[in-house]
Amino acid sequence: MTGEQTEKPGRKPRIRDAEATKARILDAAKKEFAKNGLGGARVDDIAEKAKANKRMIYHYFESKEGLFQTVLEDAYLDIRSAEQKLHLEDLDPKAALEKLVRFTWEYYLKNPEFLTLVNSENLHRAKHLKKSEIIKVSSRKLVNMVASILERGVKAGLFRSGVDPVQLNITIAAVGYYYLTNRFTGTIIYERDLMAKDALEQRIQFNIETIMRLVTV
Amino acid sequence: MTGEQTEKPGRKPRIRDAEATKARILDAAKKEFAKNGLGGARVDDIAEKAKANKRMIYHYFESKEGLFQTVLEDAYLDIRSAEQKLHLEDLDPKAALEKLVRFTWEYYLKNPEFLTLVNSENLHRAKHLKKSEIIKVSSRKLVNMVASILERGVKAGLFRSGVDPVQLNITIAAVGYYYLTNRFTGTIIYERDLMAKDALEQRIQFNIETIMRLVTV
DNA sequence: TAAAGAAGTAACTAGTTAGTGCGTTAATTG
DNA sequence: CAATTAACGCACTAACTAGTTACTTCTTTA
Repeated sequence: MTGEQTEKPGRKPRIRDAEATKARILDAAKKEFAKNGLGGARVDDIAEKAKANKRMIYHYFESKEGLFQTVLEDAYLDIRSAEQKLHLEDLDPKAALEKLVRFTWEYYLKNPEFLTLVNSENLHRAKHLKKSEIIKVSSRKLVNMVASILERGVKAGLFRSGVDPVQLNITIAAVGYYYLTNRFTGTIIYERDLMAKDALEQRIQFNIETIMRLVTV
Repeated sequence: MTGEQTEKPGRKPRIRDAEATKARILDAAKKEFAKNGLGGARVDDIAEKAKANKRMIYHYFESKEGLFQTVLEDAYLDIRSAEQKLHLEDLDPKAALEKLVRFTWEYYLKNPEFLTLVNSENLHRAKHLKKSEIIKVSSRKLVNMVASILERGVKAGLFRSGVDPVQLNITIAAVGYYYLTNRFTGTIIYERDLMAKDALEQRIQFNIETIMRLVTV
């Protein structure tokens, strides 16, 4: 009676979809790596959360580190792509710079996993990111965009000259990143709820002020 | 000749020394936790590096997390203590602020373990630091010091009023911390050796400029 | 439609890891 | 000097963990 094809009432039909499974694994992995770091993440937990078999992880990503690398690369590509969609070149220099500062802040706020992934990667001395050429290319675009905003600002007599676009880029990231990645220790050290709605509002205003004063003549 | 016991010439110094063993464990643990994070650190490796038996770690610190907590607390106490030794109250507002920016940068540069420990603690939502009252007290002193510098600067007509000392404190830390903790990914993203001597020199100048422009009238 | 191949699974392995039980040895004290 | 206390070490374990083997089930296509 083994050849019986009639489906049992409680049995779900097994749907096969490689892309969907891959995506579920990547999504679960992103959360797990962000929550526990590369070392603390558990492959079994990722498989369970993704509703996939652990074997599939090794089938699609070769190893735990291979999975981490893909997660990290995707995360960088996502923020770089979102930055390009801002079309800062269509705005006047001041508005463009403010929009970038605001965007960076809001992206970190809405995607806290990005911060933890980057921290984790730095703990491992960027060994995974080193292998990625596409990340370099897409980052170059961002630096060029900031350089262009600065140039236009100088020409318009709004910004002082001599500001290094790389340093500016780093600083725009820094004032948001540090506040948010260290929000837990920060809340204790400064005895203030750094994640309260008005605290966040105050911080983004402070960051805009910081960057604007930095470039203004 | 006061403390001189009846020590025989050829005799080795004390083989048993609880304080020395504790100190060796803490030192080894700091390095191991900084290098691999709390999750990635190995208790066996710490014991080996400390030239102590693993049993001693559990004897003195109860658990891996107990050891981490002590390491973290010591790290915070060290930077807070160093900050107090700057005697910023003896300097004029501008010099005091610049000295603090420079000190913060140099402390991070010389003590990169501090950055990784703080990152690790934030990955764990500050569960260890939460338990420490002494950290809050010593941090309060720093915030008060910055508040006092700001006040003196405003009175002297050098600084604008309305700058939140907590936000300023956070920003002073941010511009150094982000650059250094993300030096590995940063070197790839910005295609520039961020740790080259002239790059470091350029960054500290940029940071001073950023903070000074932020508070100046 | 049959065969190939891709998607998916359960159970396993070999190595690792935090934490301990219990005995030994050095220093202190009555 | 004996008794006590504290420092120290060996060897173990129970649980965990990345990665694999060997298999079944579904989908595509010649």
